[in-house]
Amino acid sequence: MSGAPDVRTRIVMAAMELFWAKGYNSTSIADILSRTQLNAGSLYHVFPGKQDVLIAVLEAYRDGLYENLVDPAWEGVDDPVERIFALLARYRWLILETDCTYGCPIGSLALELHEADPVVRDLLAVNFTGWVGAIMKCLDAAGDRLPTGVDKQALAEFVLTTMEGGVMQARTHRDVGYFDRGVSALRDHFDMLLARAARRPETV
Amino acid sequence: MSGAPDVRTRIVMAAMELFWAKGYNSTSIADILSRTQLNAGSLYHVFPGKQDVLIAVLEAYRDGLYENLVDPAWEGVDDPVERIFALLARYRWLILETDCTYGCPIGSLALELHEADPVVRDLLAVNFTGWVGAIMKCLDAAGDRLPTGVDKQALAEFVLTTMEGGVMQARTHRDVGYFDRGVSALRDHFDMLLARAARRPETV
DNA sequence: AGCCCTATTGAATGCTCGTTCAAGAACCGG
DNA sequence: CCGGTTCTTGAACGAGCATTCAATAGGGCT
Repeated sequence: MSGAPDVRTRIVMAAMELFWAKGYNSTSIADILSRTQLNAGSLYHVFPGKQDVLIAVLEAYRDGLYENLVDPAWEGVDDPVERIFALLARYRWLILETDCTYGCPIGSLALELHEADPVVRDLLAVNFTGWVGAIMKCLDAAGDRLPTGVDKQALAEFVLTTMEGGVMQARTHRDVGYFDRGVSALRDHFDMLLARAARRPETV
Repeated sequence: MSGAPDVRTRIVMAAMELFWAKGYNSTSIADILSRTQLNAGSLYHVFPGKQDVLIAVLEAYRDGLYENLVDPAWEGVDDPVERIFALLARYRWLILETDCTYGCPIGSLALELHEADPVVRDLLAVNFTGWVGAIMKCLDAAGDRLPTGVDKQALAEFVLTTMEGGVMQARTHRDVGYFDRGVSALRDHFDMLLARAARRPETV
């Protein structure tokens, strides 16, 4: 179908991997050039500067959220609540695959870039919003299995919090257990909410 | 009582602020020197290199956990469960004080340092462990107000997860609301646990 | 005062970084 | 095959970085 990827795409793909593996500041333009087998001029012909590469990377994460992350995680899982934990299971797999060195690319960049350009910060926020939006779809689909008084937005953000906190601790301790216990606590939280809704279905 | 702080202490204090404000990689030795009004030789007389400054900073956080963070937060709060939320309230205050740019120094360093020296990683882990240990004291003091089957270690780590995730999202969106909703979800979690224990006090 | 050890000075070093740009190659419509 | 545009080359540049070190100052002891 499509031929060899163009220069821009090659740069973005290489930068995604490098920023994820080493962080933004610790990734040099030279790193990107050597991985893509390009010369400096080619990169600067496509991007005005390093920060624009970062922006393209964040846009790629935003645009590929479902294709690269959510849809594969949800494949074969129909129950909306289980979809939430299927997404978390995908992160567990990533942690194991990287010998507990995995870090969420967005979360790591969000904490690394202390004085980020507004454009960059907006893209970080948009990535979080997209992720939370995917969880929101599940919560909406769960309908009245959740108590009517529950703040679904807060709950969806809480799922992201659980993922980010679990990933952070698992990596720092080099032990998936920290991620697993976080997910388990979240599971208890959902179980209690679902039980409460089942107990008194019409109460606020 | 004590006179002017010695060179080592001045460096560590300046580095704590700078690493927190700009991150480790983005803080130069020159930054530390200009803030402390020292010369390069004085710093290298005390520390072999930049990483050793980081190690001293992490040791200072570890050793000052109660004095600088926990004890002030718990002052006037006796109920063990409320102490947990008093600690979180202190982070909320820090977020507001910094116009929603606050980042947990340990969490930020943990995500920034991708290929950290084992000594550094251990110190990051120890800082997390100390924080979780403070929460564990509360959970132990809560005694049978919590259901007997609850994994207290997991629950204490979950409190840290809530703090880190809330701080991360609040800073990215520049909005305390993200932190507040996370704490509120954790409050619901505790309320449900406490209610369950009160309902059937002797059940596992 | 003389001595020794510790502490400080600050210029110099070598390296890496992001970025530039003049020169040349490749491509394409006519 | 020409003329113009787009893309690529890779050396060069200046700034900033962590680190070094010979020279100098200070402080305590006899």
